[in-house]
Amino acid sequence: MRNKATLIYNDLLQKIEQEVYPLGSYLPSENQLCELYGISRETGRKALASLAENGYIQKIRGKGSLVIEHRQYEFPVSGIVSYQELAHQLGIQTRNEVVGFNPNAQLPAHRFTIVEPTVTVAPVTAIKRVRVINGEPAIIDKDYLLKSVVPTIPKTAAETSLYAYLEGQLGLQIAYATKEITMEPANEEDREYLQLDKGAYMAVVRSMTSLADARPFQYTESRHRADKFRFRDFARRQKRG
Amino acid sequence: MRNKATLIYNDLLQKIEQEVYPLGSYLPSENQLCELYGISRETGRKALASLAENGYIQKIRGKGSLVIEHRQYEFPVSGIVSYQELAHQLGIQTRNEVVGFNPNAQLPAHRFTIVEPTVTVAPVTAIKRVRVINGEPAIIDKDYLLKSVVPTIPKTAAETSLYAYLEGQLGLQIAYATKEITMEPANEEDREYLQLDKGAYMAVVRSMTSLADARPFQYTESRHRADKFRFRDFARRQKRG
DNA sequence: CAGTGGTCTAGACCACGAA
DNA sequence: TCGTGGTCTAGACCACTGG
Repeated sequence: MRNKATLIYNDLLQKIEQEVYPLGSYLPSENQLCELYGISRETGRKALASLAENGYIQKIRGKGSLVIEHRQYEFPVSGIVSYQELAHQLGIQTRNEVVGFNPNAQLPAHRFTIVEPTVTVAPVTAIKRVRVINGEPAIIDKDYLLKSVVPTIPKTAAETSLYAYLEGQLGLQIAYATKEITMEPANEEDREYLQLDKGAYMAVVRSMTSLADARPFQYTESRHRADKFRFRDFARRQKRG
Repeated sequence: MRNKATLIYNDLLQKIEQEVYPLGSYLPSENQLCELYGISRETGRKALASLAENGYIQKIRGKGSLVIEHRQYEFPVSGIVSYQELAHQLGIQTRNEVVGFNPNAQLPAHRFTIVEPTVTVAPVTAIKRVRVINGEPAIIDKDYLLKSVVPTIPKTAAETSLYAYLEGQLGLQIAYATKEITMEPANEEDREYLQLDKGAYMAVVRSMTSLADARPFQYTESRHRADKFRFRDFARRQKRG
């Protein structure tokens, strides 16, 4: 952990989860946090702002920082948190079958450019995985990773955790992702891998992930059995202009 | 607009959308923002932090604030932005049919309590609306609003914009919402109002909305035709502990 | 009235990128 | 080396809540 605000964020979060600060109670006031942690007020406020942003507290003027019901991750959530991290957090029985691995695939380049594409196709590593939850195949993940960013990927990384390899081994800084959720009829591949009937529906999550230097490097299509899909979100209302 | 950071946020956002700062370009540096707007650096940083949080820019150390592809809202998005606000932003032909209005309904109280419920049911106003997009009925919205917070709702408010009434007329401060997206088979009501075949699927968004003082006051079930549903999101990766 | 959070400032030191 | 963003500080003034 790099900075004081993050340290305090993590400490407060842990204490919320351990119910040192239970639901409906107030965190120590900002001035108290200054003394408790030996920090300035603005630093403490950054930690509180993150907790509020993520739905753990609601700050109420004149009163304090109230602990509110935070969304617990429910499986499967798709996005910027790696599958293995989620499974570990939730203590879920999960298995990971690599059913396709092509280190020399191509993808239309426009997906990976933030302005105008200069070439038409981009070399990628293509990985296809089936996620088995509690013995039942529930998700097909198709990942395409730019070879210009990640030249080689060992198959073992695909079998364990791709993000652990990218961040831990290669030191890449994964920063943000855009994702889109739609509902689509199951295709033949879906029905085969997930053992579904004709007429079944899928929740499809398509996402593009970028590094800290804003280079998009990973395109993912994640296809979920409709009856196993649940997505939870927390949102704050923008201040009106 | 209350504070300088929000003013600057809005100004920069407008200039991004008008391509004064186009995709792939850099915003003025933090020191330049200080001079441009006559503010301190931390104030400008708060504006930039909001832009980054919402996916408009990526801050790169040693370089600057890069304008990146931001998710444009695509219809229908459900959550903390009102339907009418979205429709207006997108310039979409939309109509709103109130097909149910019960000012004396009841809902299990546990939905509205953040700790232990003390009573079993809560008086609510129940509103059922069908959203017609480009002449086609696409969404059924069922809203339940706590009467202890909003005692009376004129039917005209349901016909135009509920949020305009709550915020503009009553001065309520809507602060945050949790939502959950699932996929479910269409029920009889869905098929009737949206003219669907048997076997059709729905995207169902259930959300609980709360005020600035953390009182939950509105429960909504929003049922979307599967083929019209699209949800877009932007997420940043948490700094690892 | 005292305590809470909300905003803003001016300045300091650091880490990173480009030339 | 210089300009960029990243972090942190100490202090100020304001607005709201509650006794």
